[in-house]
Amino acid sequence: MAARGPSSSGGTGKVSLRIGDVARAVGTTPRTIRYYEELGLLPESPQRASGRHRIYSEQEVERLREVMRLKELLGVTLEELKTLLSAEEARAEVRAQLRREDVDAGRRRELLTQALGHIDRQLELVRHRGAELARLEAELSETRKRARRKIREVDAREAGSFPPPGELDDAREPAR
Amino acid sequence: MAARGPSSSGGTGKVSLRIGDVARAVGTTPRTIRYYEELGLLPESPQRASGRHRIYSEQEVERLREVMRLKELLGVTLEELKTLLSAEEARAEVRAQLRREDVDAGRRRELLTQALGHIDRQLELVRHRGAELARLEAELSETRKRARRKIREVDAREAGSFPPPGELDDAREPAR
DNA sequence: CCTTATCTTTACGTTCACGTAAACTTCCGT
DNA sequence: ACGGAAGTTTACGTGAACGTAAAGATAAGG
Repeated sequence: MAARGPSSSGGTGKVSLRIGDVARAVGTTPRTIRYYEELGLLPESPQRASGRHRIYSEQEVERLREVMRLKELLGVTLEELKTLLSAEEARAEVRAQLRREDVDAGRRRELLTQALGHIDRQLELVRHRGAELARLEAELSETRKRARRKIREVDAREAGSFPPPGELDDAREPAR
Repeated sequence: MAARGPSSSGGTGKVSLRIGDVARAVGTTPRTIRYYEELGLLPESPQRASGRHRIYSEQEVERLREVMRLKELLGVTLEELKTLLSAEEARAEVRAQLRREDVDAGRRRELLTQALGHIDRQLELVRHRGAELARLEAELSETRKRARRKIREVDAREAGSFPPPGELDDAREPAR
């Protein structure tokens, strides 16, 4: 038997994860990861010849987590998500270029400004949805209050005739 | 030519809408409406014989709007949505039974309590998503601030050599 | 009554986001 | 060196949520 936890190469830190490890880590399947890569949501390492195993770093795990989170929260298609995430790529490029000091300020400013635009688009989307959700929450709370009032009314009305119904008193507010 | 706006029967108020009118009103298609009815998300009028046109009241338009809103905001499947919406049905039944005074208080309380439970489930879901969205928004704002700071840094650095780049200064915060 | 836009049912088609199976490979522990 | 778990590509399958087409029926305006 050859049990094979996330294979370590040397000291702590670099762990060289394989697709199954990553899938388990973020709660999905290898198929999904390959699919996302195919769509361009995840970068394909260029130094991987066809047939060889994919290997991932903790960074890429984070990226995948972010992708899934955005998909879940924004409810957009993977294609839309891809264009939305071009911001991350821009920022990645910015970081890469910032490391090498040889890029002129004009170019740098351009990249940064572009990234800012993408961020703003995301922000707008998120805020819009947030606002709508807030409205929904407010409405639901209102409805809830009315329901509770009605229940109390019934209880009060019956309090005269015979002791109040001893049903489970599960009328606490759901934890905020 | 026989143009036919939402056909009115008599005085203002009752307008007897047809499926196409409803679809246009809420921004969807007749097919979708029939589909939702098939799934049980919308009630099928029992007094409609096969083949006759479906007619809708303003109330049902509202219901449909609500369904679409929840689907959009909560990102759940139509089947999940259906179970979630049993709350509305329960509340509808409550209202119906409240009109006829002949239901005993015990039954009434039971219905109300049940409805309350459903509302709480919805609330919890909405709040959870709201919280996650808020977190996302906070993170994005933070990222945005950092990006802006970097841009200002570049601009400041260049301010000495020659006049700052006159690119479109589109760096205003996206409207709250 | 007739016309015609709109609707009805039935049924097959489509897109998205993966699932699943098959036939090999790769890689790691021993 | 090797055995086997996990990976690879390729390709077909699937469920959800509708789209679309066909063949006819309905419901007002004129």
